Amino acid sequence: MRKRVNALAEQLLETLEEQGYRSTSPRRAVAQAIANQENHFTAEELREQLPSLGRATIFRSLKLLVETGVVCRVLLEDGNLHYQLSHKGHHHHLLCVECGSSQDLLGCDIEALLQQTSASHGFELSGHWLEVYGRCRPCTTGELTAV
Amino acid sequence: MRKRVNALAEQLLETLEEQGYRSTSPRRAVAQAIANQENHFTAEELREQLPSLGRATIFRSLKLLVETGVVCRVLLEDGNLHYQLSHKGHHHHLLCVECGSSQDLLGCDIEALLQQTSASHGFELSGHWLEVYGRCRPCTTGELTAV
DNA sequence: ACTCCAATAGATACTTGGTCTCATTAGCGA
DNA sequence: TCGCTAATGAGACCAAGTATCTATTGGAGT
Repeated sequence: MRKRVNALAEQLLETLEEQGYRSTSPRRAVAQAIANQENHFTAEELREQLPSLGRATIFRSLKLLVETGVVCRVLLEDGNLHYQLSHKGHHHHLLCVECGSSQDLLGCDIEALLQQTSASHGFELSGHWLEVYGRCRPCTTGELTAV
Repeated sequence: MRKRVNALAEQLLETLEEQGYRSTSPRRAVAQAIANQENHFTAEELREQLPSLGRATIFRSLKLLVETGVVCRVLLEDGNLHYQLSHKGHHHHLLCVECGSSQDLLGCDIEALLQQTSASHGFELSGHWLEVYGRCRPCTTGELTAV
């Protein structure tokens, strides 16, 4: 378990290094902390877990990770943006309005539909942002969510 | 033209009154300013146009209008939220990445598709947020956009 | 192993978007 | 037109993020 987490953190760092960024100790700490997150998180939450790092450093690292695609931003229903580990590549999120957890929505083929609809508005599609809200299985069946 | 704008502003106020909110002079000013916007806008832009109103008042009015559904929020590609007149009811936006204009996306029937996909993830759908980015017709054809 | 310097970090001020508090004002129903 | 309550405005506060500036450090080159 611990092994896997560290492996994930290393993966984040490697991605940065591939882009020519240095592997510094603050970045390692941020990567590790992100790898430990169970769900989406805010910069502030990260900061609480890394009190020894400067605030700006955390924001800078997050920004880098978002840019390199290993972390993505999730739009909560209330308009707040959180961060989350990303499976690189385009995907969407299913956000549970009850427990707040999120899972990735794979195999959602809305591109074609959007392409068509946009075209009918004379619009040349270049991208989209989709978040889906609802209740996850554990919440609908009344199961306890492990914390 | 001016008539139409005022009519729109009045409509906004009426909606508030229907909900039991008072028709006050600051609210009239905000409604008028919103009716005059050509595109999505920020609270700050509104404030510049209404220097005599308190900042909190503008935010409070905006919040009310969003809650009553006559104004909606648009998510820009960079994650910023702007405000925009809404045609009540659920709809999406086509945002031009070139000129920044937005148009409403009507007749986009993604509900069914989402319903299906979410269900396959054991997810009970309750809502979604979709923004579409691309280039509007004037921008693709190289027409000048009227300012 | 040592040097060097651009990249990075940390501190902190600033910015932006928004909420809270509280004393004052003004809609509007009786 | 009175009186009550909702609403306003000023300004403090808050949250998320960026900018600036000086000190530190990773790691390429030797």
